[in-house]
Amino acid sequence: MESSTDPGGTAAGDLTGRARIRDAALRVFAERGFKGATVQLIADAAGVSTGLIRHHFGSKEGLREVCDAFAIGALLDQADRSLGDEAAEPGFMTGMLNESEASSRYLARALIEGSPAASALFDKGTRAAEGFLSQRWPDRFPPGSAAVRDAAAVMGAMHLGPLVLHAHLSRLMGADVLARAHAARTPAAMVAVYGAMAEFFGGTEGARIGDAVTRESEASAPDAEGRDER
Amino acid sequence: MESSTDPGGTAAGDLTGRARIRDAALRVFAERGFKGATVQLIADAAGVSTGLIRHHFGSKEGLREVCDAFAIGALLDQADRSLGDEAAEPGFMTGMLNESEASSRYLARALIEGSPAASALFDKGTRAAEGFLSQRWPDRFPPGSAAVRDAAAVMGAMHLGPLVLHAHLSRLMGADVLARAHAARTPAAMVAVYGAMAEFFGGTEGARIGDAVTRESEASAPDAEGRDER
DNA sequence: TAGTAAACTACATAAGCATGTAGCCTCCTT
DNA sequence: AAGGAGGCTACATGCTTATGTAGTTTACTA
Repeated sequence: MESSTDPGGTAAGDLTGRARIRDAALRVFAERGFKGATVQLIADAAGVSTGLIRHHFGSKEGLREVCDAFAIGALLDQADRSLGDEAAEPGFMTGMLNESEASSRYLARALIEGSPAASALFDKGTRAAEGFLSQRWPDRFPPGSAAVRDAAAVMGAMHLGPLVLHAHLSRLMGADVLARAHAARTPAAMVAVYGAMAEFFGGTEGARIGDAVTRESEASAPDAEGRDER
Repeated sequence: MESSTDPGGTAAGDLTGRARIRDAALRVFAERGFKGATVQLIADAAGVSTGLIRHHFGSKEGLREVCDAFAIGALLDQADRSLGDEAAEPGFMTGMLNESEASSRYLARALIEGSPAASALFDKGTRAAEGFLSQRWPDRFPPGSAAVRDAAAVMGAMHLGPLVLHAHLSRLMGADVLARAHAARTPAAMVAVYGAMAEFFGGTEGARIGDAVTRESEASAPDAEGRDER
């Protein structure tokens, strides 16, 4: 069993067979999804036989679980190493994924297909957002309220959007946005968007639209405030 | 060949076999992805035999193409009907999907797995955002510049994030956010998030972080301004 | 150096699945 | 009422794919 920090890096071909399979699986699962990835494809990518995959991981599902644990481990390692929970504040959930590129791509896919690690990632981001919001604006986002729960979850989704939609982003931006060399462009653009939207909702037109949307929501769920079902 | 407006609704069981298959496929593709959806599953959901699917659509791939065309058609119909391109302004790309729930769920999946319709949707949102940004702040987002291209694409991804991540959103918000009854909560939460982030980036702490992120991006790509490669 | 355990491969097996075929049923036309 | 076309089904076929088995190589240990 190897440490999730993986000293020695995940790049070269001088890895143990097990690790090479895991890295290949991360890539292939990310590119084609779990169903779309065949063990033959993964074996080829790793330069091994399909039998070896079974030998080390028991089954395709077993391999997926190891990938899951590895990806979330790599991510949390890095979250701790860089900035603690502070990191999750604005849009830097994306930046948080900066280092472990392979894990990021895998988690982008897992967030859609569903996995414990992906749910943990989303929950972590949302919890951080919840703290961020209700600490700074306790009046608008009272701790534990439905308002902060909704806002934090949506904020999490907005910040993970560029990750899960990286293919479209890359297509329109003309570069692989998850590649190390271009990883900074997305957070920068997010800040620009926030800056613009700040002014928009500060102006009369934006305020009008914002009020309309809020009112519509309250109309369709008049008892939403302070609700705590489940 | 039926009109994409589908008068008579898509709800009841009094539909033509072809339409029932299409609706079932929309659901099953959305839930399990293209690979995960078997034609048997779709046939069962539609209450027909697998042979009928082949009869009407030729192949699973053919069925997918019809679903694609139907979903994007339903969407564009509604976009026109409601507010023209104005709709894509803030986060209402999500609201835009309000009506055609089945198509929304399908497109959420298609945005990840890749399809012409999904790309068209993303492009449309991004184009609208580009107009929105460069019309209001021509200095900050000069038309055709790399800055506006990046910001618009990221804005599109942020606004589609809640759609593609609806499963996580629903899990944390305790309700199916794509269901008609709760469709208003997400846009309302987005407005709340924008309001909060507006103040954050207006304050000293937020400005500092925003500047740092922007500077980091410019450092790694000093010639990004005015570039127009494709 | 002999032995052995694990890493690893080639090939076999069987299940799942999309696609293909032959024909029945229903309704519409005349 | 005869006829035919298209909606529709049951069953067959063959490929893809995960899993299973038997055996070989590698490398460490005693």
